[in-house]
Amino acid sequence: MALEHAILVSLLEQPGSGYELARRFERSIGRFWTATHQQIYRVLKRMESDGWVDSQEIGQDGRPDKRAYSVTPLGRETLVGWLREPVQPEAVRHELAVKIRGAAFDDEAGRTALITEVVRYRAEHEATLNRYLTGEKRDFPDETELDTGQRLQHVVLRGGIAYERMLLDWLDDVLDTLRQL
Amino acid sequence: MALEHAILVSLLEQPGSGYELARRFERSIGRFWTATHQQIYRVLKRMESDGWVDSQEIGQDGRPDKRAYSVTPLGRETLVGWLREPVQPEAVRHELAVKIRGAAFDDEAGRTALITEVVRYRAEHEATLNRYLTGEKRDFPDETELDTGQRLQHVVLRGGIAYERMLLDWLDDVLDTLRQL
DNA sequence: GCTTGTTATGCAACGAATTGCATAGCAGGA
DNA sequence: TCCTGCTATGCAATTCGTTGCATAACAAGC
Repeated sequence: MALEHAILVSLLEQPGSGYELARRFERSIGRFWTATHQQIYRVLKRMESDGWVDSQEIGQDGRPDKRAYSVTPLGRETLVGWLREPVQPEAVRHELAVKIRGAAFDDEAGRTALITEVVRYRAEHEATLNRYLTGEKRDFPDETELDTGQRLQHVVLRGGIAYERMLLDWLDDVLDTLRQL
Repeated sequence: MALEHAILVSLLEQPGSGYELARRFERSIGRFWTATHQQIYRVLKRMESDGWVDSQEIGQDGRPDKRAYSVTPLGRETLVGWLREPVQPEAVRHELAVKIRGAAFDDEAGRTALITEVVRYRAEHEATLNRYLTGEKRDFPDETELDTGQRLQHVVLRGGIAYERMLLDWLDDVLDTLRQL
């Protein structure tokens, strides 16, 4: 898997500039694929030279021109080809889990500090969950009126919601465990 | 966060060679931090030159010598320092979510292929959950008799179990959604 | 009038990760 | 006997990701 495919999906949902894509990666798409604006600009150029996207310069008065990208038929074929490949196993990187196991080699004070940090981390994810729930109400109020794309976006969002809920429950378990040591 | 810290935790739990670490990353530690043998060898060398670990050559007849690493006091201090830093936000990379949203731009045949792939993916994660549950019974049969390190390992494993259960439920939701399109 | 923030793009440098390949001996099965 | 697979380590090349910085114009608040 590469960033290219996430960009193709995002541009098919809605064409836009590199900057707009970077915003979307911070919000929606970034829930399951993160990227900085540097990566996005670099990859967009390569994709254009490969003929997966094309662009047109849009002059704007008062601010720099922007370059609006949209997916070419070749880009769409490339995406469809990738969609039909098997899903690769994920590369998991869960820093908090490493720290929890590491806490066995720290002292009382270190474990107290970890509890404080877990509480902070939990509050962050509670806020994330609330953002998801607000977005769900706003964007998907009535399931029967959604088109295919929206139904698929909704089921992915439900995955994010389920993940955050699971995480909050687990963090409560972690806090209980740390406090009982 | 860097690979270094995961290696320090693993070597503190049990000293070993680069190869053994690579095995562990495939099994236990790899549940929340993946690494290949190449990364591990490279990082171990840097860690040794920084004085975080030391090693001794162990001659073995019939097969290549192995180099057994263990954590130095400096390495342990380094780990403790890192443990007390705030947890960084995770870089999420969830390929399947991208493919599901991408399915809006594929045809009937593509969505059928995706259903097949999700079923395969689900079976993989069901197997993972069963491995975790078997390991839990084997390694943590009686919570009251566990030491601090084991309790912490157990709560991390419970996180893995909760994640896999959440994922299976969500994949059922995904399958329902795809089949109703 | 000054600072901060937002839109919009990009270069350069560095460090990390991945992929392919190589060595080397032994064990076990077809 | 040959092939595959496992233990055990490592080089080299390439690609990917991150960080710092730079430009440029405007809007809003102090």
